Amino acid sequence: MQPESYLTDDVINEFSKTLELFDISPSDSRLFTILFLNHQPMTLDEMSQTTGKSKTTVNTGIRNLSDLNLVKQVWKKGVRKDLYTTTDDLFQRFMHYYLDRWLSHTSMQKQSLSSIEDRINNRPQGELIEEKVKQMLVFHELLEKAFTQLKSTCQEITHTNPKD
Amino acid sequence: MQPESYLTDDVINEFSKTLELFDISPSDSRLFTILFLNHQPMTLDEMSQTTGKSKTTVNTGIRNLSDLNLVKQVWKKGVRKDLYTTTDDLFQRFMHYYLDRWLSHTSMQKQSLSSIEDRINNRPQGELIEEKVKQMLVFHELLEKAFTQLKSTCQEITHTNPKD
DNA sequence: TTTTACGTACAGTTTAAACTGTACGAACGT
DNA sequence: ACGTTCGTACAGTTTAAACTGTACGTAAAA
Repeated sequence: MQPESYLTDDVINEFSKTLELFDISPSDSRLFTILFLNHQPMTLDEMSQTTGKSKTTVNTGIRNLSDLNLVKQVWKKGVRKDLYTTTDDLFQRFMHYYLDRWLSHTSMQKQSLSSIEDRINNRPQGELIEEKVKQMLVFHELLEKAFTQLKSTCQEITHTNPKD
Repeated sequence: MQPESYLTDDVINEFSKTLELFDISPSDSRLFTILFLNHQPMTLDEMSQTTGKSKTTVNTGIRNLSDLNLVKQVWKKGVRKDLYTTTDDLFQRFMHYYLDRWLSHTSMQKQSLSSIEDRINNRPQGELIEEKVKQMLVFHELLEKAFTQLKSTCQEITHTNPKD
């Protein structure tokens, strides 16, 4: 459990807060940041030591982050342990993960709500709820529009800033 | 604990999922949706009954939602109990709450990181961490750019769709 | 003024999430 | 081949969040 310098610890705390906005757990955010700040890929044992968490916890954390394509495994010959490092194109990766969630969700919701709308229409008596469902549909259409626009904004941005 | 119809229950479940993307707790999302679907303002007791949660729970839930300006209290003469209803302009409200969080956060983070950068520069020996902090700053600048753009997109959208 | 009904503070309970330690199979080193 | 070291599955524990019931202050009703 080697103590980080105060300064490094501040950096970790600050950046983790941002990652939490992407709906990444505080614990996973911290792990990611530590990995990102490290100049070489890290082993599970190293991360366990640095985070002060058990190896099992770190292991599942790494799996979470890998699932989001935010962390990748690397090989280095002569090293037996698994080595992990953060993927590059931070901004692109995070936004991609993020926008994907929003867009796939809104798309699914639009479908669900339409099918509910159909069920309402098939009822003998139209329900008061119908108007509300319509509003929900509009809501999701607006969301979709907004985030689609954001997506293309991000593509423009990363085009001008290819390295982050 | 009057049972909702299956159909209404589906609507509640679906829409709640969307609200959770705005980082609203499942429980609060459900409460909001129920309130939104209701055709009249509701009392704490009614919401308690409909949600199946205790009055205390509903009370704190309503407070949370009020803090986010998603729910408002209304008066109706002759009715002694507090009445609550959802605010209109759903899309605008949610996006506002949401974008505010992102933008105020990124702005604060940029400040924090700059001040950390200064602390690094004042050190006798420049640290390896400096480069990483620079990357983080760029990251936040991109975030700010993206969400600022999204904000103006939303303003355009709500301008063409003033009623949602 | 007394009584009743409402909202909410608070302490305690339940439930879910995060985390740990042991144990075991697979891959490497000898 | 055997012994070691690694990653991870799993059961149990700790910790934090959600939730409940009682109790009390306040304001309306009688």
